[in-house]
Amino acid sequence: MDDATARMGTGGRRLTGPRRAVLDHIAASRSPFTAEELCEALPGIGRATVFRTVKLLQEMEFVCRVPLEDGSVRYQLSEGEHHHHLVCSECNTVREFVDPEIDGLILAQAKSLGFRLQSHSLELYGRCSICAAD
Amino acid sequence: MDDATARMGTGGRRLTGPRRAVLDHIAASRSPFTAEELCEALPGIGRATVFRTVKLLQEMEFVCRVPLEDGSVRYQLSEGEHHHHLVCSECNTVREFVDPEIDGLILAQAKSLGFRLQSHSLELYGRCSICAAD
DNA sequence: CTGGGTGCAAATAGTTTGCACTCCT
DNA sequence: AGGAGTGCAAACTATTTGCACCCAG
Repeated sequence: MDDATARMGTGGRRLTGPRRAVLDHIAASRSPFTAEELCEALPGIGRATVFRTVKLLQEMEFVCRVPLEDGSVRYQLSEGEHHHHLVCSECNTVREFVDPEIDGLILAQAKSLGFRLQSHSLELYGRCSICAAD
Repeated sequence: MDDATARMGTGGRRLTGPRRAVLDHIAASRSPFTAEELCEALPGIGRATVFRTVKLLQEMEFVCRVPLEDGSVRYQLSEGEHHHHLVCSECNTVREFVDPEIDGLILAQAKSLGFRLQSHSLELYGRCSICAAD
């Protein structure tokens, strides 16, 4: 995440106070968040700036968008590039995972239907090992 | 879809004029739609009714929610129960497909991570065979 | 005739934008 | 100094809700 802080000041971009505050908060809490929650946690920083920064972080792939089952959206510090999500419906944690075998089958399926695949998204919903143990 | 019309009048539900109009329009156009488009296509039917009917149809599994790459949402006449989507980013058509092999791998992956899977969603984005042919 | 359904308008949620001002680099 | 970034408020987009009225069963 320091990586994020460093790269934030490059490429014509500027590492400003508000941006640093957003980055710090995301890094500190480590759990998925909504734009609204960020705004509440960071009073003194304008809504627009929060949204603009989150969007920027998404483009920089430091943060990823996690669509929930009910259609709402959370964001989460991203660990790697292409990955999928396991979303716990009880404690709301989001775990990333990578599975080349699944990706391969997806590509094969797309090909067999004559579809030129550009991207795909896969989200698993259920209960994480901790919550499943009641 | 006549099936939908029939079942609409069961279980305490009522088959009303507006609902019939919505069903007819969806069946006739056969392409993915937004709530907004439905409203425009059916003037004289209130927004609220359109939204309420679409939600109802989703619960009845006659229509399914299709999340697009940009985060927006469209709806589509549903062919079967559990399935995935191929979304063409050029002509916006949505094609359903089923792949037990992928589903199996997804379940296995979830299990191996101690996750109790409840559901999952998979969307493929790219260009359909027609659009890919330039 | 009665409870589910409807339309309207207002309310809500989530996100974006215009603009004057600020402050990194 | 100068342009990227910011805060605010207003504008938007998408959807929901309260409520009086209506109509299918």
